[in-house]
Amino acid sequence: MSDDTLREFIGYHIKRAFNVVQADLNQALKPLGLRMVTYSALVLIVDNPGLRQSQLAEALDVERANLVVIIDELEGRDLITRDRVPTDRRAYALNPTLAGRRLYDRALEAVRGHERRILNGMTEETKLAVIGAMSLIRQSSGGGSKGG
Amino acid sequence: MSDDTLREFIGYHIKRAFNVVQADLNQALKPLGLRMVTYSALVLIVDNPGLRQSQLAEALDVERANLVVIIDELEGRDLITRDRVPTDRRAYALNPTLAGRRLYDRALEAVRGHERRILNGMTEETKLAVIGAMSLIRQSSGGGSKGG
DNA sequence: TATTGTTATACTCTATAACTATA
DNA sequence: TATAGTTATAGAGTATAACAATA
Repeated sequence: MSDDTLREFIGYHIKRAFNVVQADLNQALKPLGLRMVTYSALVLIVDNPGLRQSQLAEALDVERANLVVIIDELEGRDLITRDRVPTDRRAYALNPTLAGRRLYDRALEAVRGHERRILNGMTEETKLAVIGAMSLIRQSSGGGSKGG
Repeated sequence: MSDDTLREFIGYHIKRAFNVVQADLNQALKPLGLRMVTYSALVLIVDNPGLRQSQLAEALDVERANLVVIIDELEGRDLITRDRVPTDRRAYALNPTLAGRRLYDRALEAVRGHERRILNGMTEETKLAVIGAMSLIRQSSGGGSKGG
C-alpha cells in the first residue's frame, strides 16, 4: 500500500501528526476531566481574568453558541465563575476560582509531559522552525479559519 | 488577550495551522464534490488499484464501518467500483473508473494549488524540516492514533 | 472461531437561525 | 439597530456492538 502521492503534501503530514498530538493530549488530560477545548479555555481564562465569552470564543475560534456548553462545564465544576459586567449588563466576565487555578497548574504539568513525549527528541532548533512554519501557514489565510 | 502560555506548546501551533489547512483544502475540493476523506480515499484507490476496504480503512485510520459510506459515495458517483475478489468472497477489491482517474488528476491539481497557497513562500528547506518533524511526532505514538 | 463488509446507533464537534436582554 | 449570551437543531465525524456471509 503506497501513499507516496499524498506524502508529497505538507498538509498530509500535518494532519497525521495532529491526529497523534490530539490523541496523546486527550489521554494526558483525561485524568483531570479536561478535553482539548476545556483545557484551552481554562488556560485563557486564568491568563486573562475578566475575559468575556465573545472574546474567548474568538480566541478559541469556536462559535459563541458552542462556547456556552464549554463554559457551562467549567462553571459547573466550580473552576470558573460568570460575573456580570456592571458597565455592560449583557456581558459576562469569566474569572477562575482557586480550584480553577489549581487545575490550571496540574493541566500545564500534564501538557508539558505530553509535549516531551510527542517531541520525541526533536532539537530546539527544529521545534522553533516548525513553530515559524506553522505561523506562516496560519498567516496564509485571512485569519478566522472554520469552514472545516 | 494573551495566549502566551499556549504558544509555548508546539501542539497549539500545529492545531491552529491544521485548522487553516483543512479549511482551505475543503474549499479547494468543494468544486469537485470532494471532502478531505473522499479525496484521500480516491487517491489511495487510484494509486493502489485492487485495494480492499479493510486495508483502505487502516491506511486512512478510519473504522471499517465508517468507510462504508465513504465508499458508497465514491461508488455512487461512478468514480470507483467494488469488485468481488475470487479468492476471498468476503472481500471487495476497490478499483478506479476512468471518471475516477480523471477526477484524481483534477483533484491533485487543485490540491497543489492549495499547497502553494498555504506554504505562503516557505523555503523548500523549511518544508522538508517540517515533514521530518511531523514524521518524528507520528513515530512518538505506537502507530494507530484515533482516541481523538 | 476469525474476518470482511454491513447496519444501526450514539456521542462529539461544529454551523446556523432565532430568541432575550440589554446597549 | 446592533451586540452578548442563549437555545434549538441539523450536519458532519467518529466509535461500538452486532449481524450475514465467508474463511
